[in-house]
Amino acid sequence: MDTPHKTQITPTPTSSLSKFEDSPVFKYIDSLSPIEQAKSSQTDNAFNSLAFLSPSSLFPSPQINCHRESRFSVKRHHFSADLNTRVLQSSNESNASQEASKAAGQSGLYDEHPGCLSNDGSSKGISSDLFDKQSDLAVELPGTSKYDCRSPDDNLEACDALLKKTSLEVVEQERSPFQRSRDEWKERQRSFENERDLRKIRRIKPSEEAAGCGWVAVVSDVADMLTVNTSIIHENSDGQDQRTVDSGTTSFISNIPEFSLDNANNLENAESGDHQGSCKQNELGDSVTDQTSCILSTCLPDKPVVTDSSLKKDDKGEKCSQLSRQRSIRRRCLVFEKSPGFGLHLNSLPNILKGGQNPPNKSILSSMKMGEVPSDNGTVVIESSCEAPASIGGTDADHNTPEKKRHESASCKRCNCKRSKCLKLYCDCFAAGLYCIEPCSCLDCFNKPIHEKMVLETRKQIESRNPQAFAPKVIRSTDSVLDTWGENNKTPASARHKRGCNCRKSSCLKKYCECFQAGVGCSPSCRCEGCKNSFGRKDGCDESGSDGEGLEACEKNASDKNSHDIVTHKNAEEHRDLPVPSNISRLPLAYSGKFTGSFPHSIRSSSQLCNTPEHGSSESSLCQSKFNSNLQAIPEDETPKVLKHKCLPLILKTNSPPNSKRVSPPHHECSSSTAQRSRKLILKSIPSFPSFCPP
DNA sequence: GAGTTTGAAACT
DNA sequence: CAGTTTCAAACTC
Repeated sequence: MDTPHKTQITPTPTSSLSKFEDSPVFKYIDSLSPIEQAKSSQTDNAFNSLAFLSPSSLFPSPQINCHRESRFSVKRHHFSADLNTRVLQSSNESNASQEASKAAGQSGLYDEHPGCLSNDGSSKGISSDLFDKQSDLAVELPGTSKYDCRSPDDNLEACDALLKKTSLEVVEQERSPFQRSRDEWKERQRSFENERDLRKIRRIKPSEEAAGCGWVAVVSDVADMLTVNTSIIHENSDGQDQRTVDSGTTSFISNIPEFSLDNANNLENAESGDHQGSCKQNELGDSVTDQTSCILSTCLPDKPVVTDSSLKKDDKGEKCSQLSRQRSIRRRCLVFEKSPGFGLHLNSLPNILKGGQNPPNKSILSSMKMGEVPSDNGTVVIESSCEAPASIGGTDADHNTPEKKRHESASCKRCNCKRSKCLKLYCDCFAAGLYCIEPCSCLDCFNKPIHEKMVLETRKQIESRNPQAFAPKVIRSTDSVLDTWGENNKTPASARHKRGCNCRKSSCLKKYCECFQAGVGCSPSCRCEGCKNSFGRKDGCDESGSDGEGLEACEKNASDKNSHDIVTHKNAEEHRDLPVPSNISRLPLAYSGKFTGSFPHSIRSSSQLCNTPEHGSSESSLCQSKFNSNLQAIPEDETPKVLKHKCLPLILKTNSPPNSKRVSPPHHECSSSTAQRSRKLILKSIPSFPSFCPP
């Protein structure tokens, strides 16, 4: 379906190329284009650049636009044309680009793909010639690059400001970094408008863009997705809601990695490595302002984080933070739908709290994961875990970075199994559904991807004995459900250990007690003796009652022994109302788990077993601190009502283990139909508990 | 870091 | 199901 615009612009017949080439404008444009292309193909920021590309100044005239019209347009739109413009002001580069374009023309590429390869050819030829030069330019113009990485909206907005408001201040502010003249800005404005027209056309006729433009394939593959997002951009541009626009754009960008990840684990590793690294740096930059998003991001599988970081790399403003939050939530939701969280039991959460002294880091994001795990009867359990990246087959790139290794060695501890071969529930890694990884100190470990079959069999066997064996140990329920455990059990997050503890000597005041370790109170399910669990006693004695020994003892113990213990305790109290996306239940407070470091590879078999641990390990400590700070920074009142009042009936079908630890099924019933609907939705999006065995 | 304690998991 | 053993983390020194 051709549009008038298309008719006007499209063409690029070979015969007419000579005319274009003769045109000074063409030469100028042509000299610009190659660099971008080459650079884009060369850098990791390709996708990121797509998102931030400022309006191109490459389209000064309809003819030029015409010439650019192609699949390339996608890339060109997004790759900082401004940067090119500025960068290529160098006469040397102009010459080089011209030569390249000539070479391309001589090579016959134009003949093969008149419509597309005019660009492609030039880009290729030039890219090869200018690679080095481009790199140099990139190095020489960091500031420029940074500037250009802003979203198109930013640029558009700037242009609007210039043209509409004619504010000298704005002009100076915008151009100062680039020493650009006002005329250039106006030209940009015009160019961008032309570009927008092209975008419209492009959306209308994607098929024309499908010409096989070799290296552009990557971009082309996402072109469709980009189109959607582009539309968002466009629409928003009209609507002047720059922020929204940018959000959409970034969301798209963020999603690209996920697609890749879903399709290829290898990419996952690569991304977690490269992108995360940059991500970390970025995160550090605005860690304070973006805590919420960080924590949320952290709680999810991660790829998104990668993108976020990338985005942040170029945009450190507040806007970025806000967008990041939005994106985090959005992506998180998507991720959950695709790959639900996998229970951490008590194991995973710990890391979050330990190492709280480390500065907030994005790695947290990476290492944390939050999900809802339905129990047998549909009870929704939220789990939060701090997991290492690497999934099966992954290279665990995160662990390879010096920084991460340093963190791991310093504060990360994994399993230390000596005799169980890490194939029993004794092994925290195995129990958490994760593969052991290098940092583990286990001996004769079979809990590795190479022994996947054995792992799966073992798991299956264990599950046959106790279907709940790999289920989350800590159940988070609503306040209403809490009553079933005892009104006095005002434990963090109103969570409870599913099976309860069996402590006899620790009085449930030490981490020997799984309830205490998880930061939850004991419940009637517990068979503990002399329970003094400060998070809530089995007998329902109010902590603040006559006998305050529990709490005191607990805190004393914590303060005397491990400062982080007390932190855990406090966090358990303070974090019970962590705001989360509406489709994500609140975190349980089971973060005083056993792991002190990031988690090992998740045992994610073809059965989709699990979570998608993806992140770097080293950050667990950072993760913890950030997690803590984030949680603490979030007032309880800010918890969305939908979460606070979400009614999640806790009906535990218990297949008691041999010891038959009691699990008291709460008799709570949801009186709210709304709540029930909510629950259904949640369950709908959450697969059954992960299993080593395919469904 | 070695040894002890503890309670969950596994076994009988 | 109860008792015992095994196990690894938590804890102590």
